[in-house]
Amino acid sequence: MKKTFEDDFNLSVIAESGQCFRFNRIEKDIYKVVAHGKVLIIKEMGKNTFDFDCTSDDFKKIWHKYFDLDTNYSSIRKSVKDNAFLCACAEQSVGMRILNQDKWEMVVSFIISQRKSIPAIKTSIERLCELCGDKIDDENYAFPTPMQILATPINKLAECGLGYRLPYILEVAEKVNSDLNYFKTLEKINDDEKLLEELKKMKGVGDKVASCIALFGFHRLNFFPKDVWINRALAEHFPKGFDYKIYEPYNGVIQQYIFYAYRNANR
DNA sequence: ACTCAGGTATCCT
DNA sequence: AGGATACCTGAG
Repeated sequence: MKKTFEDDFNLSVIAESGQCFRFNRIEKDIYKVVAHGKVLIIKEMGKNTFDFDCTSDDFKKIWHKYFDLDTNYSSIRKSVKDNAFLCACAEQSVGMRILNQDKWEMVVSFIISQRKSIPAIKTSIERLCELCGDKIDDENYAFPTPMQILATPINKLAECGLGYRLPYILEVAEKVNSDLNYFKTLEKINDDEKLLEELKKMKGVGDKVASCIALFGFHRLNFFPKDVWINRALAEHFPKGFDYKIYEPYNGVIQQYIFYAYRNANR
Protein backbone atom coordinates (compact mmCIF):
# COMPACT_ATOMS: atom_id res chain seq x y z
CA MET A 1 0.00 0.00 0.00
CA LYS A 2 1.16 3.46 -0.93
CA LYS A 3 1.85 6.09 1.72
CA THR A 4 2.93 9.68 1.49
CA PHE A 5 4.38 11.45 4.51
CA GLU A 6 4.58 15.13 5.29
CA ASP A 7 6.93 14.46 8.18
CA ASP A 8 10.58 13.30 8.20
CA PHE A 9 10.85 9.76 6.84
CA ASN A 10 14.02 8.44 5.22
CA LEU A 11 14.69 4.71 4.94
CA SER A 12 18.43 5.01 4.53
CA VAL A 13 18.83 7.35 7.50
CA ILE A 14 16.74 5.07 9.73
CA ALA A 15 18.49 1.89 8.57
CA GLU A 16 21.96 3.42 9.09
CA SER A 17 21.17 5.01 12.42
CA GLY A 18 22.31 2.03 14.46
CA GLN A 19 19.04 1.71 16.37
CA CYS A 20 17.98 -1.39 14.44
CA PHE A 21 19.90 -4.43 13.23
CA ARG A 22 17.31 -6.15 11.03
CA PHE A 23 16.46 -3.18 8.81
CA ASN A 24 18.52 -3.38 5.64
CA ARG A 25 18.75 -2.12 2.10
CA ILE A 26 18.26 -5.01 -0.33
CA GLU A 27 18.31 -2.99 -3.56
CA LYS A 28 18.38 0.64 -4.54
CA ASP A 29 15.37 2.31 -2.87
CA ILE A 30 14.15 -1.01 -1.47
CA TYR A 31 14.48 -1.95 2.19
CA LYS A 32 13.53 -4.99 4.23
CA VAL A 33 12.54 -4.92 7.88
CA VAL A 34 12.02 -7.96 10.06
CA ALA A 35 10.25 -6.96 13.27
CA HIS A 36 7.40 -8.03 15.55
CA GLY A 37 7.29 -11.43 13.85
CA LYS A 38 6.71 -9.96 10.38
CA VAL A 39 8.69 -9.18 7.25
CA LEU A 40 8.08 -5.83 5.58
CA ILE A 41 9.44 -4.74 2.22
CA ILE A 42 9.37 -0.98 1.65
CA LYS A 43 10.03 0.67 -1.70
CA GLU A 44 10.74 4.34 -2.04
CA MET A 45 8.61 5.53 -4.98
CA GLY A 46 9.51 9.19 -4.97
CA LYS A 47 9.78 12.17 -2.72
CA ASN A 48 8.28 11.05 0.59
CA THR A 49 6.14 8.42 -1.13
CA PHE A 50 6.60 4.79 -0.20
CA ASP A 51 5.07 1.45 -1.06
CA PHE A 52 4.65 -0.77 1.98
CA ASP A 53 4.19 -4.43 1.11
CA CYS A 54 1.62 -5.23 3.78
CA THR A 55 -2.10 -5.22 4.45
CA SER A 56 -3.72 -2.03 5.68
CA ASP A 57 -4.60 -3.97 8.80
CA ASP A 58 -0.93 -4.76 9.55
CA PHE A 59 0.01 -1.19 8.76
CA LYS A 60 -2.47 0.12 11.33
CA LYS A 61 -1.71 -2.52 13.95
CA ILE A 62 2.05 -2.86 13.65
CA TRP A 63 3.89 -0.49 11.36
CA HIS A 64 2.17 2.78 12.24
CA LYS A 65 3.42 2.42 15.81
CA TYR A 66 6.75 0.87 14.73
CA PHE A 67 7.57 3.99 12.71
CA ASP A 68 6.15 6.24 15.42
CA LEU A 69 3.96 8.05 12.92
CA ASP A 70 2.14 10.08 15.59
CA THR A 71 5.28 11.98 16.54
CA ASN A 72 6.34 15.02 14.53
CA TYR A 73 10.07 14.59 13.94
CA SER A 74 10.57 17.55 11.66
CA SER A 75 9.53 19.89 14.47
CA ILE A 76 12.06 18.26 16.80
CA ARG A 77 14.72 18.55 14.10
CA LYS A 78 13.89 22.19 13.43
CA SER A 79 14.16 22.99 17.12
CA VAL A 80 17.93 22.52 16.82
CA LYS A 81 19.44 25.97 16.39
CA ASP A 82 21.80 26.95 19.21
CA ASN A 83 24.93 25.16 18.03
CA ALA A 84 26.57 24.89 14.59
CA PHE A 85 27.69 21.28 15.04
CA LEU A 86 24.24 20.14 16.16
CA CYS A 87 22.61 22.05 13.30
CA ALA A 88 24.86 20.24 10.81
CA CYS A 89 24.05 16.87 12.41
CA ALA A 90 20.30 17.57 12.28
CA GLU A 91 20.52 18.73 8.67
CA GLN A 92 22.23 15.49 7.63
CA SER A 93 19.69 13.42 9.56
CA VAL A 94 16.54 14.59 7.80
CA GLY A 95 14.20 11.60 7.86
CA MET A 96 15.35 10.19 11.19
CA ARG A 97 12.71 8.57 13.35
CA ILE A 98 12.99 6.60 16.59
CA LEU A 99 11.39 3.21 16.00
CA ASN A 100 9.17 1.34 18.46
CA GLN A 101 10.97 -1.97 18.62
CA ASP A 102 10.35 -5.14 20.60
CA LYS A 103 11.67 -4.83 24.15
CA TRP A 104 13.02 -8.37 24.46
CA GLU A 105 14.72 -8.09 21.07
CA MET A 106 16.34 -4.83 22.19
CA VAL A 107 17.64 -6.42 25.39
CA VAL A 108 19.32 -9.29 23.56
CA SER A 109 20.45 -7.25 20.56
CA PHE A 110 22.19 -4.61 22.65
CA ILE A 111 23.76 -7.17 24.97
CA ILE A 112 25.20 -8.72 21.80
CA SER A 113 26.29 -5.29 20.56
CA GLN A 114 28.97 -4.74 23.19
CA ARG A 115 32.51 -4.78 21.74
CA LYS A 116 31.22 -5.79 18.31
CA SER A 117 31.11 -3.98 14.99
CA ILE A 118 27.66 -3.36 13.52
CA PRO A 119 28.12 -5.97 10.72
CA ALA A 120 29.22 -8.51 13.35
CA ILE A 121 26.18 -7.70 15.50
CA LYS A 122 23.88 -8.25 12.52
CA THR A 123 25.54 -11.58 11.70
CA SER A 124 25.12 -12.85 15.26
CA ILE A 125 21.49 -11.78 15.46
CA GLU A 126 20.58 -13.37 12.11
CA ARG A 127 22.25 -16.65 13.11
CA LEU A 128 20.34 -16.63 16.39
CA CYS A 129 17.03 -16.02 14.62
CA GLU A 130 17.67 -18.78 12.07
CA LEU A 131 18.70 -21.15 14.82
CA CYS A 132 15.70 -20.84 17.10
CA GLY A 133 13.21 -18.22 15.89
CA ASP A 134 9.88 -19.01 14.22
CA LYS A 135 10.11 -19.39 10.46
CA ILE A 136 8.20 -16.56 8.77
CA ASP A 137 8.85 -17.45 5.13
CA ASP A 138 11.50 -19.14 2.98
CA GLU A 139 14.32 -16.91 4.10
CA ASN A 140 13.15 -15.00 7.17
CA TYR A 141 12.94 -15.89 10.83
CA ALA A 142 11.36 -14.08 13.75
CA PHE A 143 13.41 -13.06 16.74
CA PRO A 144 13.36 -15.99 19.21
CA THR A 145 11.41 -15.79 22.46
CA PRO A 146 13.19 -16.33 25.80
CA MET A 147 11.72 -19.83 25.91
CA GLN A 148 12.93 -20.65 22.41
CA ILE A 149 16.46 -19.61 23.35
CA LEU A 150 16.35 -21.61 26.59
CA ALA A 151 15.14 -24.69 24.68
CA THR A 152 18.17 -24.55 22.34
CA PRO A 153 21.37 -26.52 23.13
CA ILE A 154 24.17 -24.29 24.44
CA ASN A 155 26.66 -25.57 21.88
CA LYS A 156 24.30 -24.51 19.09
CA LEU A 157 23.81 -21.06 20.60
CA ALA A 158 27.58 -20.69 20.89
CA GLU A 159 27.81 -21.11 17.11
CA CYS A 160 26.04 -17.75 16.75
CA GLY A 161 29.29 -16.03 17.71
CA LEU A 162 27.91 -14.66 20.95
CA GLY A 163 31.17 -15.26 22.82
CA TYR A 164 31.26 -14.18 26.45
CA ARG A 165 27.79 -12.62 26.06
CA LEU A 166 26.07 -16.04 25.86
CA PRO A 167 25.86 -16.54 29.64
CA TYR A 168 24.42 -13.01 29.95
CA ILE A 169 21.73 -13.83 27.39
CA LEU A 170 20.86 -17.12 29.09
CA GLU A 171 20.58 -15.48 32.48
CA VAL A 172 18.37 -12.70 31.10
CA ALA A 173 16.22 -15.24 29.21
CA GLU A 174 15.66 -17.12 32.50
CA LYS A 175 14.75 -13.91 34.25
CA VAL A 176 12.24 -12.77 31.62
CA ASN A 177 10.84 -16.26 31.13
CA SER A 178 10.18 -16.67 34.85
CA ASP A 179 8.24 -13.39 35.05
CA LEU A 180 5.72 -13.03 32.27
CA ASN A 181 4.92 -9.48 33.38
CA TYR A 182 8.56 -8.41 33.48
CA PHE A 183 8.34 -5.79 30.73
CA LYS A 184 4.83 -4.67 31.70
CA THR A 185 6.12 -3.91 35.17
CA LEU A 186 9.13 -1.99 33.84
CA GLU A 187 6.91 -0.04 31.46
CA LYS A 188 5.02 1.44 34.38
CA ILE A 189 8.14 3.01 35.89
CA ASN A 190 7.79 6.68 35.01
CA ASP A 191 11.09 7.94 36.36
CA ASP A 192 13.90 7.55 33.82
CA GLU A 193 16.62 7.07 36.44
CA LYS A 194 14.60 4.36 38.15
CA LEU A 195 13.97 2.56 34.85
CA LEU A 196 17.69 2.66 34.04
CA GLU A 197 18.49 1.22 37.44
CA GLU A 198 15.99 -1.63 36.94
CA LEU A 199 17.25 -2.44 33.43
CA LYS A 200 20.81 -2.61 34.76
CA LYS A 201 19.80 -5.43 37.09
CA MET A 202 20.01 -7.68 34.02
CA LYS A 203 23.43 -9.28 33.68
CA GLY A 204 25.36 -7.80 30.77
CA VAL A 205 23.33 -4.59 30.80
CA GLY A 206 25.29 -1.50 31.82
CA ASP A 207 24.61 2.22 31.30
CA LYS A 208 24.92 2.26 27.54
CA VAL A 209 22.94 -0.89 26.78
CA ALA A 210 20.24 0.06 29.29
CA SER A 211 19.89 3.48 27.65
CA CYS A 212 19.50 1.86 24.24
CA ILE A 213 16.83 -0.53 25.54
CA ALA A 214 14.98 2.40 27.12
CA LEU A 215 15.21 4.57 24.01
CA PHE A 216 14.55 2.00 21.29
CA GLY A 217 12.41 -0.54 23.20
CA PHE A 218 10.52 1.59 25.71
CA HIS A 219 10.44 4.64 23.46
CA ARG A 220 11.73 6.91 26.22
CA LEU A 221 12.88 9.68 23.92
CA ASN A 222 14.96 11.53 26.50
CA PHE A 223 17.57 8.78 26.96
CA PHE A 224 20.98 9.64 25.50
CA PRO A 225 23.07 6.47 25.02
CA LYS A 226 26.80 7.17 25.02
CA ASP A 227 28.85 4.91 22.77
CA VAL A 228 32.34 5.45 21.45
CA TRP A 229 31.09 7.64 18.59
CA ILE A 230 28.99 9.87 20.82
CA ASN A 231 31.84 10.16 23.30
CA ARG A 232 34.24 11.20 20.53
CA ALA A 233 31.74 13.72 19.16
CA LEU A 234 31.09 15.18 22.61
CA ALA A 235 34.80 15.38 23.46
CA GLU A 236 35.47 17.15 20.17
CA HIS A 237 32.51 19.53 20.05
CA PHE A 238 31.44 19.95 23.67
CA PRO A 239 34.68 19.96 25.69
CA LYS A 240 32.96 21.91 28.45
CA GLY A 241 30.12 19.40 28.62
CA PHE A 242 26.80 18.87 26.86
CA ASP A 243 23.75 20.69 28.21
CA TYR A 244 20.97 18.09 28.39
CA LYS A 245 18.39 20.67 29.44
CA ILE A 246 18.09 22.40 26.06
CA TYR A 247 16.47 19.53 24.16
CA GLU A 248 14.43 17.91 26.90
CA PRO A 249 12.45 15.69 26.52
CA TYR A 250 14.02 14.75 23.16
CA ASN A 251 17.69 14.19 24.00
CA GLY A 252 17.46 10.72 22.46
CA VAL A 253 16.53 12.14 19.08
CA ILE A 254 19.44 14.59 19.25
CA GLN A 255 21.71 11.68 20.16
CA GLN A 256 20.58 9.86 17.02
CA TYR A 257 21.37 12.92 14.88
CA ILE A 258 24.87 13.13 16.36
CA PHE A 259 25.50 9.39 16.05
CA TYR A 260 24.34 9.21 12.44
CA ALA A 261 26.08 12.33 11.19
CA TYR A 262 29.33 12.03 13.15
CA ARG A 263 29.81 8.33 12.40
CA ASN A 264 29.11 8.87 8.70
CA ALA A 265 31.66 11.68 8.57
CA ASN A 266 34.41 9.88 10.51
CA ARG A 267 34.34 6.15 9.81
C1' DA B 1 48.62 -11.76 11.46
C1' DC B 2 46.68 -8.02 13.87
C1' DT B 3 43.65 -4.47 15.54
C1' DC B 4 39.47 -2.93 17.07
C1' DA B 5 34.61 -3.10 17.56
C1' DG B 6 27.83 1.21 19.52
C1' DG B 7 30.78 -2.12 26.91
C1' DT B 8 30.39 -4.59 31.18
C1' DA B 9 31.71 -7.38 35.22
C1' DT B 10 35.03 -7.81 38.36
C1' DC B 11 38.75 -6.69 40.97
C1' DC B 12 41.37 -3.52 42.88
C1' DT B 13 42.55 1.14 45.66
C1' DA C 1 33.17 5.98 44.24
C1' DG C 2 36.33 5.69 40.62
C1' DG C 3 40.10 3.48 37.79
C1' DA C 4 42.33 -0.59 35.55
C1' DT C 5 41.78 -4.94 33.23
C1' DA C 6 40.05 -9.16 30.99
C1' DC C 7 36.87 -10.67 27.78
C1' DC C 8 34.73 -14.17 22.79
C1' DT C 9 34.81 -13.49 18.09
C1' DG C 10 34.34 -11.49 13.48
C1' DA C 11 35.15 -7.83 10.06
C1' DG C 12 38.48 -4.94 7.70
